Amino acid sequence: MMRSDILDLFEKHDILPTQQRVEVAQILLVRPQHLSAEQIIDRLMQQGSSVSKATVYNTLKLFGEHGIVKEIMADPVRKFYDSSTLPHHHFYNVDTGELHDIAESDVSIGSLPLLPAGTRQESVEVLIRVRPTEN
Amino acid sequence: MMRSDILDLFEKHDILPTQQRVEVAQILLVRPQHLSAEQIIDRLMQQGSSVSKATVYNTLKLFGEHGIVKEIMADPVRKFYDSSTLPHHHFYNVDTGELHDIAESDVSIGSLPLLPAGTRQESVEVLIRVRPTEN
DNA sequence: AAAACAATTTGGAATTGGTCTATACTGCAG
DNA sequence: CTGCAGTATAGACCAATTCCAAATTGTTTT
Ligand SMILES: [Mn+2]
Ligand SMILES: [Mn+2]
Ligand SMILES: [Zn+2]
Ligand SMILES: [Zn+2]
Repeated sequence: MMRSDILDLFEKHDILPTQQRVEVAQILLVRPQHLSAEQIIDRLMQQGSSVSKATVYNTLKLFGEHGIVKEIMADPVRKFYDSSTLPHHHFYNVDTGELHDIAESDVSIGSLPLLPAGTRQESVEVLIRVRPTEN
Repeated sequence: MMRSDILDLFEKHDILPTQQRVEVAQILLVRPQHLSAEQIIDRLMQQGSSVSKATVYNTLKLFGEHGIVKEIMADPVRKFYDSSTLPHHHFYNVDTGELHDIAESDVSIGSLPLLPAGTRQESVEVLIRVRPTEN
């Protein structure tokens, strides 16, 4: 995803394309990946740009609300932000903390139980926890 | 699960049955449930017992390492400790933060993808995010 | 029993990811 | 210009969890 795509995406969602939002998007949305807020802040620093922590969090939250990124909670200590928003699943390496995608089509879920009364389903996510083979 | 069961369980796992560990176990392991560390601390307080916060966390971590309880990360801000350790799945109500069990047999997972090289599978968990129907 | 030792518990400080707040900046409409 | 809405910012704040060094408990040695 390149700059013009990002601007189009923002326009489609009525998101004002501020300098800071574009910069965050250019880091996160370039490829399918899973970054924590801090990783994004670090990369911004590295490239000399100084977007504030508060703005990064505001922006990620905004993107999340518009479904432009997906929040992933696999690690107990931090959220990851996923640039792939289509339904899919994940491997989570509990040792390294790495996340890897699993295509939705690679997991077939047969039946699903009835939802609790008064609720509607928002997502179904499969998380396969793995750890390095010891030996 | 009653007191003697807890003591047996501890013995099986070579866990020294200290006063504090037994008290924590008696709160969490009595029934299938999902409690946060703070909920456990609150209940200890209520019943007059004063186990320190540090010990509660130490104990929950110990139980987790022995597979006596399972840590669940569905809520971004806190862990939940699940007294059911057999494989099963969850509904997570994103509005209320409540977790509800889904029997393993209620979800049939067909195929699973190849694991990343050099890793072994630890668990497969399905999390169905739900929210109250608005209207 | 006293001393030594290991395991556990403890209060409180420290850490950490994230949010809040009050102020400042930006771009535009009147 | 001036006013206003929307944003950005630094830094204070917060809540969950971990860390630490000292105190307690229980168990061996002398
Ligand atoms: Mn992904
Ligand atoms: Mn459960
Ligand atoms: Zn949108
Ligand atoms: Zn064990």
